[in-house]
Amino acid sequence: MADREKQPLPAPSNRTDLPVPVKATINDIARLAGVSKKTVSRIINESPLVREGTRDKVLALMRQVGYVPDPQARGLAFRRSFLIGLVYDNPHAQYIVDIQNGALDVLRGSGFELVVHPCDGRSANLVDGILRFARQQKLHGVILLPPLSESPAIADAMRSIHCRCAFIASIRLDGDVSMIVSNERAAAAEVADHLASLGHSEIGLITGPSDHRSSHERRAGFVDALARHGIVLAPERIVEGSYTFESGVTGAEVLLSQIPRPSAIFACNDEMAAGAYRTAHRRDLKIPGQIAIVGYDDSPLAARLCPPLTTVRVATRDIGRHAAVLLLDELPSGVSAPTIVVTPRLVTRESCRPPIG
Amino acid sequence: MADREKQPLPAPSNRTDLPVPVKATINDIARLAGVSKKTVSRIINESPLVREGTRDKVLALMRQVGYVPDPQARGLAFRRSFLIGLVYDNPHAQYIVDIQNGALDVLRGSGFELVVHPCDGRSANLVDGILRFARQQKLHGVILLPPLSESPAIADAMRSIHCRCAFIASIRLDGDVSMIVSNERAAAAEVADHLASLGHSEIGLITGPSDHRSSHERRAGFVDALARHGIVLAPERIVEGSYTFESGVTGAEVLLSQIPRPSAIFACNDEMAAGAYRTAHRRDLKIPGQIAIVGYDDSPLAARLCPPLTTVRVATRDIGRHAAVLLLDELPSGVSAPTIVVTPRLVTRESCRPPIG
DNA sequence: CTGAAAGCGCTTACAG
DNA sequence: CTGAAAGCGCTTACAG
Repeated sequence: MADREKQPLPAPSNRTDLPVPVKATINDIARLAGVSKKTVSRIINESPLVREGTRDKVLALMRQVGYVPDPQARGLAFRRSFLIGLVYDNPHAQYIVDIQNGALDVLRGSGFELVVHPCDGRSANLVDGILRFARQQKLHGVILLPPLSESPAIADAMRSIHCRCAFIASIRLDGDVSMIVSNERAAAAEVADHLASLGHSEIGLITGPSDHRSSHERRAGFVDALARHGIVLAPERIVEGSYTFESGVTGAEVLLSQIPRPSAIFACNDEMAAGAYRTAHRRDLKIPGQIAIVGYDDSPLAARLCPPLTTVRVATRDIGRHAAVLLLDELPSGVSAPTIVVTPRLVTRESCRPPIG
Repeated sequence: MADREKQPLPAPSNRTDLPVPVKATINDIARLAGVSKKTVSRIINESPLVREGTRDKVLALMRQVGYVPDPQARGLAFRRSFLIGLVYDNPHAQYIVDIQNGALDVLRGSGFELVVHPCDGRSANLVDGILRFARQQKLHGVILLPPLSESPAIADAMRSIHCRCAFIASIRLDGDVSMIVSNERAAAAEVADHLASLGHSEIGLITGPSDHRSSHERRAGFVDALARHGIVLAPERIVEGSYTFESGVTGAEVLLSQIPRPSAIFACNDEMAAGAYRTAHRRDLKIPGQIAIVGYDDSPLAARLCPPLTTVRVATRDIGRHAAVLLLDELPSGVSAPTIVVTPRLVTRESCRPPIG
């Protein structure tokens, strides 16, 4: 450095003298193959405008040398990176990790990488933060998890910078957007059917927070299906929770104090179901003997509770895979964005039995 | 495109005509400020070799225009990206997410992003996969989670490409490497002290798999501390598990069949402790009345079991923060890499009580 | 089907 | 303290 400037990103430390193998560049390949770099570029980008013989020769050379195009250089020239953003607010750890693994299942080997971006849904500069993230990294696409995926402001912001998105939600969103819809309404109906078929009619419901679409879907699916069985849920039998353990505890306290006592409770996620377990345990109510409990998510918790919790399993990893595919696939212009529907299904374990008497 | 080639990364779809605000470049700033781009570059890189007046003027302009340097262009010129890789194999979801959140706490606003890279520890090309990931993305650094962090082959590979690493492990590793050590030995000793102070002497231990260093640390810490209390663990009282729920179930089955029956079990993680709960539940043994159980991790599970599980809390998010700091901070050459020690601590809940009689 | 020139937005190496 | 030139490894826009 001629001017001995401070180096925020200095050269690698020289504690070791192991040689760093030099990476071949497009120029090396071009020279070695006796073609122009543009031709190599065409091959990298799978252009059909290359003679087959040339392509094969260059491809073989690239393999031999172990050449991989530099994503940074490509990104700079393309004005877009090879990064997919995963943007989310609240969901439980297993959900996030499942989505990541699913997305990575399809990203792996494609040259794309996954960048995680948790954020605070209540923050005033939520939208701005996501926007800056997407712009600055020139993201190839973004996977939006619920409930953030339900925010029109975020969707608008992404559209304004032409950033493609895969929205994961429990309902079809407005606008021509790629999305994966989890049919939570149908899944909740399946819970209702199960409870009704067991003979329950005094049933309590602990819902999620009212500002999540999923809460509405699960509730509506459950209540409507129950009605089809001739079971009407009295208003006091529906308690609003917040998808937290504590809200499950208190929700169950409310329900289990009622007379007649419900013989079954559907807690709209496993966290709240675990809270209901706690309350039942405290009141010395046997699960499933005296109170049947159903959760939702099939989180790791569900199978580990005593007794194991009947719940709803979401194919979260599949959802992650679908999201990545939607982002990588080019949709021909003029064709409307695809919607993939996934229906979670009931997993019967040991937390439900017919009511006594 | 003059030659109408196939476009693997085509222009953004034109379904919307919202304008994409054009991003200012270093040239715009230089022109507007009436300086050379090199001067702007110096300011970006916090070089002291800029007159204060110039710096202030340019800084103000950058803020006003909303200019942020393009990480891709910077990376290309620097021959290194602004990405931190998070590399891991097995750990439970909450651990991964906590590390991510911790790392992001310090990365946020720094211009660095976090790229997740789960991999299969048993894969034949494990090392090669990590190496290619780090090389291709020209990672600024990598955070390695246990048990991968314990692999000398991975450490060597990273060193060979001069990729800085933050190793997270339960022991000091060989070589001059940056690491965060979780003092699991001391934590396990605390568990032993607790059980001994409660009056337990017939104690069972379910360890982790023998190829994890953490298994050895937790076991040694526990056994040694017990010995200091004059309690010697018979060999049959030590069962090897694999950190899975199922291994906890079977481990507890072995232990609870012994005569005399242990009055307490230390399962070396919460998953296995939950398995022990299952076994106790099946055998109608009351926790903590007839059998005391302690876990390790303070995973979400722990507080949600009935009764809530006494366990060891690891400040995982802090560990993630430290790792990111180690990666961002420049260590002056010649100075040896720092080691940060974190000691997890016992969280007493309701799963332990003195033995009967 | 192929290539030479210019450019993506930055930094390095050199010069003053 | 400041700047002009060359370069990082690719792609685009043109030309043939």
